[in-house]
Amino acid sequence: MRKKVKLSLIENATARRKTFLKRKEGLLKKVNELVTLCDVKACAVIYSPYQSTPEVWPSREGVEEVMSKFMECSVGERTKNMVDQEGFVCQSIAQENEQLNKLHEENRNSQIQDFMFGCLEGKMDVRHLDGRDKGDLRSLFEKYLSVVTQRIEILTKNGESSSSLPPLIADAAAPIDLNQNPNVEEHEDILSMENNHQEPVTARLAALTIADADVSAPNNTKTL
Amino acid sequence: MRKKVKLSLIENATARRKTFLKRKEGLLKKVNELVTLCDVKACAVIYSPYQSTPEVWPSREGVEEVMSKFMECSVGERTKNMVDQEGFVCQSIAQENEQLNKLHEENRNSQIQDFMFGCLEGKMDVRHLDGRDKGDLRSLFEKYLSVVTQRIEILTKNGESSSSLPPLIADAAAPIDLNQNPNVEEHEDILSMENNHQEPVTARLAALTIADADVSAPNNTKTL
DNA sequence: GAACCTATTGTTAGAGA
DNA sequence: GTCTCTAACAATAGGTT
Repeated sequence: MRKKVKLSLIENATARRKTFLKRKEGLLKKVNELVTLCDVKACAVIYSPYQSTPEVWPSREGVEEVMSKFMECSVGERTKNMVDQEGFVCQSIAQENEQLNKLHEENRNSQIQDFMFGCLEGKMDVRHLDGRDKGDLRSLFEKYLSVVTQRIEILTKNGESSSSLPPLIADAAAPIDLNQNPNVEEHEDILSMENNHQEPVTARLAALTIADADVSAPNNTKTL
Repeated sequence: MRKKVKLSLIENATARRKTFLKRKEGLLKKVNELVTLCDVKACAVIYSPYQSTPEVWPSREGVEEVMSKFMECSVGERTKNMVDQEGFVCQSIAQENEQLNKLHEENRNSQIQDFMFGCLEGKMDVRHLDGRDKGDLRSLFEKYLSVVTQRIEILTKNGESSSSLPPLIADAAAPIDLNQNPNVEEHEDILSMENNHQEPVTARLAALTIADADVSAPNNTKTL
């Protein structure tokens, strides 16, 4: 039903007016809440084509009071601690890009992990991988192997107390570093695999897994 | 986990500061969205104890521009179309009271209806009712009876085409007028009944009901 | 239009690192 | 204190009347 709004001028004048009225309400409410909850002085002025005079909050006197504080500052002072629209937008974009890169990284890591488990099941064809993929896959294999080896040692020494076993698979957020364009489509094209690894990997790994049933690789692919 | 915040000063200074920072972010985002989506000029100034200089949006120049529009108006003009904090709060309270009264009314109507169906099943004791309850119950009975009579006539004339039957029960939002304090607890105390009327009321009513199975009185009690 | 409704998206309180 | 997470709550886009 409801679409995710795109942050740009609403073309339809009727819808624009409607949105304006709704959001103005919401905005004033938010200002009121901020002032009430946090004991700060704030004001808002909205100069719209829908009314001849600007709409202000919390009152004419209130606006003038807050504004006079503002006007008292020198221009240099004013510029400090100030958010301007361009800066605000740039900052927002930067934040979103950062978030996007993080997701790309997590996705790539999940994919490499999926692929690794696929290989352990003999389902994968490594020949299609490019150099970087192979490198990342190899290093993940090595990391995984060392953890598995550790677990074997621990379990061999004292069969019962499986309390302090290192986790079998690491969090996708951290391990391998990469930051190029690994999206889901590409994943499915290049690797042509299913996200379905519920079966134990090998008899050996399955045995190791009894302590914390964690070998199956979940589909961790994330989107914004 | 999360409590519904009460709109009053946050006592804990740490929490207050934290909330301030979060909500300031949110507020500036909202201002940006309003301006972008609706093509209006707006500014916000926040003068907090956390920063020596006021925080403004969209920019010093932007604020001055919008403010100059505001200052141009005569004081009389300014007062027009203006929301001040007290007015805003009063308006909010009025709206909430209106909503509350509406809910009271709906609840009372639902209760009278429940009671009526209870009576039809012979489960209720009418002696505990006060004058107003009896009056409302009587008028609802009469309304219901007239609808039932209509339905009997329609069904007697042409047994098949049950298309344009009037609805058996009216919407709780409209019918009886009353606006005093009928809440759920009182309902249960005074009337001592269950909200459970799934069984057909009488053989006759049950027969009439086949067309649209609507005789059972749902529990419509609402809260804010 | 304005007023209401509700599925959906957006904001944020509280907890944890 | 700052950053992150997420369930819970609030705002609201797009309908309907």
